[in-house]
Parts: sequence; structure tokens; C-alpha cells
Amino acid sequence: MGEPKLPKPTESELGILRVLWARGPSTVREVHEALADGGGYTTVLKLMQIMTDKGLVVRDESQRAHVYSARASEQRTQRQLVTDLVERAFGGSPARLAMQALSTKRTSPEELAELRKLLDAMEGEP
Amino acid sequence: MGEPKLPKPTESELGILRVLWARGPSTVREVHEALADGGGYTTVLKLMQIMTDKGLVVRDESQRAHVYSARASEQRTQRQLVTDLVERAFGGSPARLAMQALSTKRTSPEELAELRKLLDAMEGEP
DNA sequence: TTGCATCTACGAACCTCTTCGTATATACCC
DNA sequence: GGGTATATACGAAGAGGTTCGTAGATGCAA
Repeated sequence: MGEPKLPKPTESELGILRVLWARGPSTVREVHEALADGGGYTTVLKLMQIMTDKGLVVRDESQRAHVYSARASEQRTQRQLVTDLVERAFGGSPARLAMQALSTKRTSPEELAELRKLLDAMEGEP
Repeated sequence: MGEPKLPKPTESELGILRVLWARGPSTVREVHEALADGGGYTTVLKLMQIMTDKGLVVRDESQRAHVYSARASEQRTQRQLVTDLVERAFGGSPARLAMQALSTKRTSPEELAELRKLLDAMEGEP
């Protein structure tokens, strides 16, 4: 009963979802304009129609210009993508992915502090 | 001049690379047998031929059964995949990916300690 | 040498994803 | 109403990835 399993979004679909997360419910035109390199208008339209079929977005048809919203939250989708990558490339160890991520680039002191808090919480509550 | 940029491996290609990283240089047969669900023998062969063209693996043809090796290390490939995901889904913040990864599953005390060491090192050396 | 097992090479079919042209409906303005 | 702008719907083409059948080469054993 929890949430239905949504398919993993493709590259282009993820781009559209990012716009929807940032802007909230939006029309095809709005998404198309927000997307710098999203291709032509009908391309974005088609993608969003397909995403509707897949259940990645929901469509409100009460207006002439349909309004689309992301079905899964950004965080939930991130969790899905991370879990997938952990399985496929990190032998199932999220910690190894985390370390790889941190070694990659510089991270701000604020984020470091947050990470430390997270570690504390994880140790405190086995 | 550093290393040539290799393409991002696809799903199936990553499965083959994982075998090569684990086993070291291997023949098609060995990879095929290590892959539980890798499809038929010729499927694996074809994939590895394509991977050779792409430069993902190198092929030693001195034996009748060619011997393939991964061209990029596991770590380098992991870095590539992580960087890609960070850009596509985490707004370029590796720390946010790391936190998402850690929130996902339980992590062993050993790994937690390693992460802590990594954080210490990052704070020590701005 | 003949036959069998095993290997590579190649091409075709199929699927998904992406892209776009075109057709059609709808609102709005004059 | 007529024309224009803007929507959706649909189909088709192309690119990339996956799968596999079949053909042809090679090594080996009897």
C-alpha cells in the first residue's frame, strides 16, 4: 500500500522533473522555457505525455494548458537513484559511495558540519 | 594529456566491468559464467566487442580466446558515475549525495569511522 | 583426416529513448 | 465570423542499446 513503484526516470525526464521540483506545478510551456537545451516545444510535450503514462507526473487538465506536477518528491527520487547506483557500482555499500562523493570535490564547512551531525546521529542510534 | 575520456558505461557494460574488476583479465567465457543473468554467450561477446570499440576494455588477442581487461579502474569509473549523478540530480553538491546515501541504509561502525576520518582530513586541509 | 568443441565475427531484429513535423482543437481579438 | 496564436495528440524517424542466430575459423582428439 505504500507508494506505487515508479520507474527510474531517464536523463531527459530527470531534467523535466528538476524543473517541476523547482517551480512547482507547471505547464509544458513553462517547463520548456525553463529548460535551456530541452529541444523543441513538442519534444518537451511528448516527453511529459510519456511521463504521465509512466506515472512520473500527474496532469491537471482543467485548464486549456495542462498543468503537470511531479508525482514523487525530489528526495524520494534521489533516494531511488542513489540506491540504484549503490547496487550497480558500489557493491551495495552506501558508505563507499558517500566517500567517493566527498573525495570528488570540495565541500563547504556548513555541509561538513551537517555530515558530522548525521554521523553522530547514526552512531547514537544503532 | 591525462587519460582519454571514456564514455559512461551502460547498464550491461557496467555488469561486465564489475566482473573484470573482480576477476582481473578474463575471457568472454569466464565473464559469461560469472554473470548470472548476462544473457547468452554471444550476447556477452557482442557487448565486449562493442566495449572494445568504445575503449572501455582492452583486448589481448594473442590467445585463441581473447583476454579482456577493464581500461579504467573501478575507482575512476565510480568517480565518473558519482560526478554524473551529482550533476544530474543533486545540483552539483556531492555532500548532499553523500547524506542521501547514508540516510538510505545502515552503515557499519567501521565505515562510519572511515567517514569520520575523511571528514577530519577535509577540515584539516581546506 | 575427420569430426567435435569452442571461439570470433557479423548482421538482423527488437526495444527504448529522443526528436520533430503535422494535424487538429481551442481561446481570443478584431 | 474569421484569423491568429497557442494547445494537445499522433505518428514516424533516427540513434543507441540489447539479444541472438548463424557462419566461419581454429584447435584437438580419435
